[in-house]
Amino acid sequence: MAQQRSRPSSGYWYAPEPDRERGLNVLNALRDYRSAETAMRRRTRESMGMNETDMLAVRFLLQAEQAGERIGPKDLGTKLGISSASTTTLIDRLVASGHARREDHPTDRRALVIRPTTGSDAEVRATLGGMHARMMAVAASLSDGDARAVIDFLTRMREVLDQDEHQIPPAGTSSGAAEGTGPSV
Amino acid sequence: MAQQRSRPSSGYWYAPEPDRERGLNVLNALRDYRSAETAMRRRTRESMGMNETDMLAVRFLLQAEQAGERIGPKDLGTKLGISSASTTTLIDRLVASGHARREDHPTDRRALVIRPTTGSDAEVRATLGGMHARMMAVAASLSDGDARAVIDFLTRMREVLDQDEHQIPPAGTSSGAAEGTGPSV
DNA sequence: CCCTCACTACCAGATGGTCTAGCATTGCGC
DNA sequence: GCGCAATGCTAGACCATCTGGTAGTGAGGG
Repeated sequence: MAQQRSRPSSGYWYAPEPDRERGLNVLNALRDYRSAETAMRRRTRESMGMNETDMLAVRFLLQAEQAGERIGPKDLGTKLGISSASTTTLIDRLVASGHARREDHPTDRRALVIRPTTGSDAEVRATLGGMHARMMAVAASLSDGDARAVIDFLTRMREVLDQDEHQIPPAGTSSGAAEGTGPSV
Repeated sequence: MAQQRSRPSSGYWYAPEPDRERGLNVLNALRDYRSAETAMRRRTRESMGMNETDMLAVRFLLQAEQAGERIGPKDLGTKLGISSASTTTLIDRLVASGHARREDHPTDRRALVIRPTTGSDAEVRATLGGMHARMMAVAASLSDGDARAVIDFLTRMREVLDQDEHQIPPAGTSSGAAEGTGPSV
């Protein structure tokens, strides 16, 4: 934390002007990044004609395939947090759209193995490979100190998000905190 | 990925190993933050018993209210990118759940004005106020230099996301790029 | 051996949020 | 005053999800 000077007794903090200004700028940048990433995901999803669940499923399948694992409908449904029934229809969609196929499990004749097609791999690589390379270039171009600052900041923000259990705020600070940079409800 | 050493003259990053390591750490931190934020949004949404669209609608209503603007179903639907029919049922839901009410437009008798209830304002404040204050504290605690580094990094990442129009990547970099830090498809 | 219980994937019916198409009311330019 | 645009709503359909139930298979105990 950094409320050095003047902490007027209130227990709650009032960031000094320069700090507050800086904080707003940082949070704005974070929010803008978040918006851009969300928009990118939507574009990608639409360009592949899929919904969010299908997208996550394909990604999971590709990751598992690359790691040499073989996963079935049950694993997929569990990972995505959907019911087994929804998993069945999800796989139907992926098979119909040519992004995956069903194979028999080698030993357990009850089970299946779901495998991504080479097409889906190429498709994802085509839509995201260049972008990821460019993100990597930006990240790698940071100086040691800047990289540490960024990582530390992101880590601390993540801790705030993880820790938060929806407590009641002081209230009465009505229009001071939530304007503009609000964490997008 | 990371076509390492032996890229002289290119003006692009020189000593790859440390840079690549740093880049991976940065992108991992970014991805972890993103995951935490997504999870937080899901928690908040579920604790309020709403879906994503309703959430965005309430946020938009509260922002507009605070800015002294009065918005109608048309504005809401446009902002959220849904049809006028969906907007009607959305407002029905918000009214039924007590988060908004319909008022007549003061001059245009065709139009309505949708206003958030004081209850929804308090609810959002209760679920997010404390968290936002803590995020602000973290952001304000950054040194001037660190804040600039963070903002610059986020801005450049956003530019990558915005600029990208899904080009075909070099391909053949097969299994290097998508591991671990992949931009979550 | 076979009986039972667990597991795996699937099917059937219901629900919720979205869509397109069309309609009633009102505003506004000519 | 008339015709066109705009606003919000209704009707009917679609799609992804859910719950509950079912057939086939695996594994272990009488």
